[in-house]
Amino acid sequence: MTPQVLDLIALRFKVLSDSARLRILNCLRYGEMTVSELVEKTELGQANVSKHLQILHSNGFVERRKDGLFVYYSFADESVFNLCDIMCGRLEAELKSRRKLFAS
Amino acid sequence: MTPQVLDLIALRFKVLSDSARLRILNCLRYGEMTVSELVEKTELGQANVSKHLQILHSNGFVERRKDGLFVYYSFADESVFNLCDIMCGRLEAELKSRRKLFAS
DNA sequence: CGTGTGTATGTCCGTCTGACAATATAGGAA
DNA sequence: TTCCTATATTGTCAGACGGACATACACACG
Repeated sequence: MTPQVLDLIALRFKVLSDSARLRILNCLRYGEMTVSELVEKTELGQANVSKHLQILHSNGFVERRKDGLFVYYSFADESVFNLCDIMCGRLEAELKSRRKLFAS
Repeated sequence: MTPQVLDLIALRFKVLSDSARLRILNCLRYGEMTVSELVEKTELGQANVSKHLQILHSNGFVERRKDGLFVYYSFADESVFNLCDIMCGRLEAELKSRRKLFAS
């Protein structure tokens, strides 16, 4: 693990470290969506959704497909789910240990 | 996946989105270390190492063990390795696709 | 007690990031 | 062409983050 590789990994984690981007990814979980649909679902501004989508796209998390006026975004990789699942596991484990503290 | 849970996950990813913290975690990969040792290995300032360690500790990534003057830090959970491994897999896949682009 | 060492904390500053608004671009319809 | 819609881009501003430095705290030793 060279420092350069760690820098690249840190950049990838940074992409996932934003609540708005996770909400967008969560919306795409079950299929592709247009920007307008994402704006509606996430209740974010249109400009912000576009910006976050560009960040997600340039880092290989989502794919673009243009059809007329609309642009459809979809998942590029399933590994994001694994990452979130592990994080969820960590959260659950922490909640458990907190409950243990309260119980004792 | 409620927005609240996504916020918590984003916070966890944010902890891992810093190069210095990843370097610290990488140093702890094969056993516990004191703050001084981490300062030496990572070539970061002592105050910054302490600050990063506090962030890692308060988010459940590392554990503390005090022995006299020294404080030993170690991994709290192996799941961090899984997270980094998945990210590394993503990086490798991306490099492969780039090479394909150059080859075609 | 005082001194020295290891660790933690507080403060300042430069930098970066996200939200928002305005504007620009692209493409379909009249 | 002109108008309208969907998406992208830009500028600005406020807030957050990391690094450097100084300082405070904890503990061992004489």
